[in-house]
This record gives sequence, structure tokens and C-alpha cells, in this order.
Amino acid sequence: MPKTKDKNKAAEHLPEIEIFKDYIRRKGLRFTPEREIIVREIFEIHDHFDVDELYLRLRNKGKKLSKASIYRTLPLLIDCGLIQEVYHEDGHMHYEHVYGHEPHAHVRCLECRKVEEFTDQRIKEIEEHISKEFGYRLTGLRFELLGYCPDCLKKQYLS
Amino acid sequence: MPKTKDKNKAAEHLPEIEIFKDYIRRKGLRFTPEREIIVREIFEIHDHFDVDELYLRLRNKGKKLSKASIYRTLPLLIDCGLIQEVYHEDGHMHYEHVYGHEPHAHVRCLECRKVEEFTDQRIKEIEEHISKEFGYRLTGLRFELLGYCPDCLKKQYLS
DNA sequence: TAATAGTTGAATTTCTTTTACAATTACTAA
DNA sequence: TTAGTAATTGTAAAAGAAATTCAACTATTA
Repeated sequence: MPKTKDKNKAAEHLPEIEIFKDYIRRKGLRFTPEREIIVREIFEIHDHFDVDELYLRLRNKGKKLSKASIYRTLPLLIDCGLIQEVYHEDGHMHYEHVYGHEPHAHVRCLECRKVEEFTDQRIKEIEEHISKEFGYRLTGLRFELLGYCPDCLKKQYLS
Repeated sequence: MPKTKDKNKAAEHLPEIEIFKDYIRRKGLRFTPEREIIVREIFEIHDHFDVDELYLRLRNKGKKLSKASIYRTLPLLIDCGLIQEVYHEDGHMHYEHVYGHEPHAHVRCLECRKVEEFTDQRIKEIEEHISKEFGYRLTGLRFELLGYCPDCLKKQYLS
């Protein structure tokens, strides 16, 4: 078997796909080609993404599936804990991977609109505190800090 | 001057109104009756709110102003730091007061959809850390924990 | 008091997301 | 392997939020 085939094989066994398949079957749903294409594409994006970006990436690769299918697949991926809504901006929702990512916060510059990620041990501590103290079973978090980045502060847009 | 008059007077000097007025004038904008009505109503709501709720509250009080005015006023209130977007749910944005409120997190139950607030000293510590370490000037934060509340866990919806 | 510039409401538009429906297809069990 | 069934798809339409256009109005300034 040629090497390239091996590579492709490896790509087919993304843990995300397996988790999705398990979820789909547990729910009595169907693992369709459309869903597979969408999920694979999402996990090739290594950044925040939105429906339009995902749709255009697929179109550019010649995959002609409808936006309706994307809109229908996203809640499934959220439900099985693979992705989550991160923030609503420019009139639509933005998503990010969850599986394999540590809980983290986003710092957003209100001037240049850049978003940076950072982790802090205290985020987990707070989660644990809430779980134990309030009796919640936590499945996700969104943490966003808003302000102005050093570059924009330097450029004297703001003082 | 009768006591009731004093009470009303006091209500007129809400610090939020003064902050809004200052902002409006600093920007060369106008403090109109519509804006005043909207801002006063917002600060009579002591909870998260959305455009529709605000609009209906005003309607029920016989204040007939347009949703367009609400949509136009909210960004002003966000810009001067009086309110912020908290979360996007049910297809629209929800807001909360910022002025006079300590930074806090929201815990949302994905089953009963209840939202609880809590504070934690570590939230401020993280803010300070980001400010100092990354050189940001921070103006706000959103912190949302998602999961299942003890009541819903008990009801065996989930195990 | 007139001129200027910001604001309002109503209606319209834009855009995101959801949904209805008929055709199609994945899965199940014989 | 092959029906039978129930879920899924794409298309188009619908629903809904938010932004915008525009003429009438109004606060502020000169």
C-alpha cells in the first residue's frame, strides 16, 4: 500500500470523527457523506470559524453541499462536545473546537478587533469551585475579555 | 417640597443618567426625551434584558417609541460602559448592566436554561494578569459556564 | 430667529438562521 | 442482499433580528 494511502487512512481516523459517529449512532441518526465532509472540514480549520467561511471553503474544494446542512450539523457537533459557539459578532455566530483544547479565555481588542487566546490555571480552579460548591456538572465555558491591545494603545487611538 | 417630589428628584439623578449625559455631550450628540426614557427604563430592570422585553415594557407604560430608537441607543450605552452584551440566545442578543456591578460569571443550565451569577476573586486576578502581562487596557468581560444545574441532575434528565 | 446638524418613526432592506416539502438515501432486520 | 422505514438532503420560502433610508422634526448654535 503506497505511503499516501496510509496518510489518508490516518486522516480518516480522526478522534473527532469517531466521537461524532458514536454520538450519531447513540442518537439513532445517520452518518451521511454530507455530515462527514462538514465535520472533516471543520477539523481542518485551526481557528475560529463561521458558517460562511466553512461554506466557502467547501465550495472552493468543489464540495457542493447546502448551507442548510451546515446549519443542521453544527448543533450536533455542539451537542456531542466537539465544538462550541464562542462569540456572536458581525451579525452571526462564530465557533471553535473544544475537543483537545484546554479551557481558555479570549482577549478581544475593540479597536483592531484582533482576538488572542490565553490560558490561566485559575480558569480551571473556578470551574472546579462552581462544580463543587454549586453542584453543577459543567460541560463548557466561554470567557472573553474586552479592551484595547498594546499596539492600538501605542497608536494613540486611545489614551 | 413634598416628600414624593424629593423621591422623584432622587430618581432623576441616577448616576447612570449623568454618565450617559456626559458621554452624549462629549460626543456632540443630543440628550433627547427618547434616549432618556430608554436609559431610565433599562436601569429600572434589575436583570438581563433584550430589545423586545425593553420595547414591551415601554409600550405597557404608554411610552410609544420605536424599536429603531432602542437599537440606536444600545450601542451608545455600551460605548460609555453602562451596559454590555452578555449572551446571544434564542436568536437575539441579551444585555446586562455593567456600571456598579463587580466582574462576575454566569452559570447556565443547558436543561432548564436558568442563568445564575457568581463572583470569584480569581476573575479580577486574571484581568489584572492580562493587563500587566499582555499590556491590554481592559474595559469589560464575559464569563459563561455551561452545564447542568443540581436540580436538573437530580431529576435524572441526565446522569 | 434662522441655519445647521442630529434624531425620530415608519417602512424597507439586509442578513442570518430555521423550516416545509418532495426527492433521496442510510440503516435495519429479515 | 434486499425491501421497508425513517432520517436527510437541497431548494425555496419564511421567520426574525438588526441596520438603514428618508422625510419630518427638534435641539443647539450663531
